[in-house]
Amino acid sequence: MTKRATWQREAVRDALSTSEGFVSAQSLYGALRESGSPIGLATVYRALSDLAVGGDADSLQQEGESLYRACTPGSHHHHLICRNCGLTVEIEADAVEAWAASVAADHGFTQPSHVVDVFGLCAACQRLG
Amino acid sequence: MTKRATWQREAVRDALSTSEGFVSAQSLYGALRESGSPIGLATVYRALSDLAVGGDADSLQQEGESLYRACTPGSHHHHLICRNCGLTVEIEADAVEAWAASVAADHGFTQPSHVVDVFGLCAACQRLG
DNA sequence: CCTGCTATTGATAATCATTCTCAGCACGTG
DNA sequence: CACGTGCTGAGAATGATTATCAATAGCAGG
Repeated sequence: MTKRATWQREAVRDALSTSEGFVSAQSLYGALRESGSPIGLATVYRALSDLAVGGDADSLQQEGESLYRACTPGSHHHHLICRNCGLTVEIEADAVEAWAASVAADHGFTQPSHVVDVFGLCAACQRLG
Repeated sequence: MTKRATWQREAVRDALSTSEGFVSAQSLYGALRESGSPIGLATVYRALSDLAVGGDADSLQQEGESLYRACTPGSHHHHLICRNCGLTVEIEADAVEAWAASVAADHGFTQPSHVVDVFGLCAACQRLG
């Protein structure tokens, strides 16, 4: 029942943390394969899922696929994402947290959680545009 | 090139507006079929997509599928959604709009857009829990 | 260091939502 | 009422994700 340490899990963790922004499971698999790793697709999905559950990665859904990104564990934060190159900045949003909680309470909702992501064009991509 | 009015499109629009919260294309198709309509699945997808583009419906992605809901046209707003029964409340959030815009600007991002949704358990579902 | 138990892996099949294809049909104008 | 063109729908195609299951490899105990 205990978790075992395998090079596959480490490979996925490393690949994630060296990525600039959010990455899809498919492209992460492709990158690992290109770098010579014989890892399997199913294993990449499992590892990413474990990381997300364990709080070591954030995920979001875009255009029907799940994107993942390594994140600072244990802290609640949101993201500012370049819609062109995927560059991601972690942002704090205490005001939004409070707002979400109070809106939920006002309408009789409990156990509030929220999805807050901001998209835009980063400085670099503006110059290219 | 002009849009034509068909009973299929009206059926989808009606089914959407009589739904309590967000509904998936699949379940909307199922509901229409059960109510005796011989509408096709592809048509439901097309109609929902058109409604979303035209601003007559909002959409969000959850667990790998797209959910749709009729909404007040022309106004920008967000949603408070019961994660159990799907009941949805439209909420205004001028403060959040402003916050999102300033956060983007602070990091050199332009053309900001954002995704803001709050999930919780509605009063009715709490009593059932 | 060797052994056994069992979690993990990975090739592939299966699933599921969504989109595409294309021939036949129906809306709306003249 | 006739015609042109957009619309429809059954089923195939696509693409991401998950399940299957036999073979493999951590890790603890001897």
